[in-house]
Amino acid sequence: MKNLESSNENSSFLNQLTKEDQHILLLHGTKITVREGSILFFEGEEAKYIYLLRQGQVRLSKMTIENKKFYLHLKQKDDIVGEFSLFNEMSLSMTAEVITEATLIRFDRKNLEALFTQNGDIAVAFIKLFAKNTQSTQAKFSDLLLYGKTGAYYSMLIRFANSYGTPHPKGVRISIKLTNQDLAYFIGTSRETINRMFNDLKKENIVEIDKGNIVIKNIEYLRKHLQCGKCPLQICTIS
Amino acid sequence: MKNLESSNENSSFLNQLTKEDQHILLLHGTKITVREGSILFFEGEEAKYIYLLRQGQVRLSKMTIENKKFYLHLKQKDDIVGEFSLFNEMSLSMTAEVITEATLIRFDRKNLEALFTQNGDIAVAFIKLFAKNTQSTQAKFSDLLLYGKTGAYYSMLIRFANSYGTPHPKGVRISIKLTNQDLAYFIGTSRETINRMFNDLKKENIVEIDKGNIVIKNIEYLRKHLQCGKCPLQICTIS
DNA sequence: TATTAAAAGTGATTTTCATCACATTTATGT
DNA sequence: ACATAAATGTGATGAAAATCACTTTTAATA
Repeated sequence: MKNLESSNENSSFLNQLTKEDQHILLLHGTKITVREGSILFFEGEEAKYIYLLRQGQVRLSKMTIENKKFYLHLKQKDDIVGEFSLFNEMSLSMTAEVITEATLIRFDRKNLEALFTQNGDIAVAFIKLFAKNTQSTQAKFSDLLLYGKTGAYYSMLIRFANSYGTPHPKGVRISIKLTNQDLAYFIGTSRETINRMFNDLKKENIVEIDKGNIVIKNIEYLRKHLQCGKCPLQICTIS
Repeated sequence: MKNLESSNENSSFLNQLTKEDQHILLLHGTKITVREGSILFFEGEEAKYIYLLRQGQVRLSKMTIENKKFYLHLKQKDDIVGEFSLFNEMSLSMTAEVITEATLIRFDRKNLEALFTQNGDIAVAFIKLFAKNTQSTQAKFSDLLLYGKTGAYYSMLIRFANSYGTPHPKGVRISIKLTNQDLAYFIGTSRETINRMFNDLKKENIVEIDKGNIVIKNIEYLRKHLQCGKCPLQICTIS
């Protein structure tokens, strides 16, 4: 957790591969740059590609007709973006929005499936990646459902700290810009509720704001509330 | 959706494989029989095996300290039971309980990983299976979080109908025994709330009870409430 | 830096849901 | 078939959270 860029470095997908396999994989993709605000793909579309995010941020979300939004992931450097539904001919279940200008390697479904069939190591790396994502997502949802809105909020703070945390004299700084509304969309609540929960934590001296970022001064307090401990750190992320 | 056993048949993991690959896979596992009430594995344990369920039912759940239960999946014939965390050396996040006596093929982590590396087709089949499970779980959780308890209940009914539904003169029968308490654990609510929601639906002529099973007479009503439609049917399951 | 827009903060009100308490109905076993 | 247990049904009550309405603060930009 040295800085923003490195927080995802060791556990990343690419680093699970040997240099040679990394090279093989990258040969099968196309490098693209996508600017802020663009949509990589829409919920409901057919899945054509999987992307490896090399730079920037991509947010995955679901939207409903009543204009309710639900943010599921905030992907960063070295995360995979895209659903493996593409191998099943299922439609996409999330929308991918580029939040800060992104560089990505785009992989075509056919290429990738062929590659997996002939290179089991790369396939296994994908399975592992997938396993991690699945566990992470499920753990997040359990928190959201089992511990009420407060628990959901604490869980989210911990996850942001793990994915985007940088050291701060008083604890951990969440080094990305997040409005209360953003956070509300991440846990399916209202911005007012987020605001009230935040101010409660501030009163208890658990968090503070420093130059627009949330600083968690007592992450143990949040952990205790959720009975963290058995949950491995690597899966407690927001990406 | 001809009968209970066949509802999972075409989309099952095993059927994605050629006869030859099926044979190879089965050779790598051990057949076991486990009786009702047994626990296959506990949340927090190290993941050692993955199981292919050939007969019976296995329920996956999470438990919290305050003795709250949360049921996540109800697995049936030809479903995979076990977490792929075993490839990542992460601990298990769910408990697997045998609900009706089960026959399973048990696969050892090492065997399976070796098999994937040398047989890309099997690895790809696993990736596809995984993709399906992940989408299914995420879709379920979004329903739970976005549409309140009523939405969660409707979503659950639809999922049970898809996984365990059999034809009925008036619609679809959910052909397994489920108490209100069971359903409550599946969506994280109280049995009283389930009961009230059920009776509301009964008044509206959407559901009824026939010989102890729920019969959904107007599944479209439930669908509309959740804005189903874009969601592919195969992932709308409870397993 | 003045203006405007966006975000945060907060009380009041309403809705949703959990919990409690108890009655009634339905299953189950000997 | 009767006793007992399990599950269901339902009102009353309270807590949690959504919503509304508005003010204050902070950020963006012309």
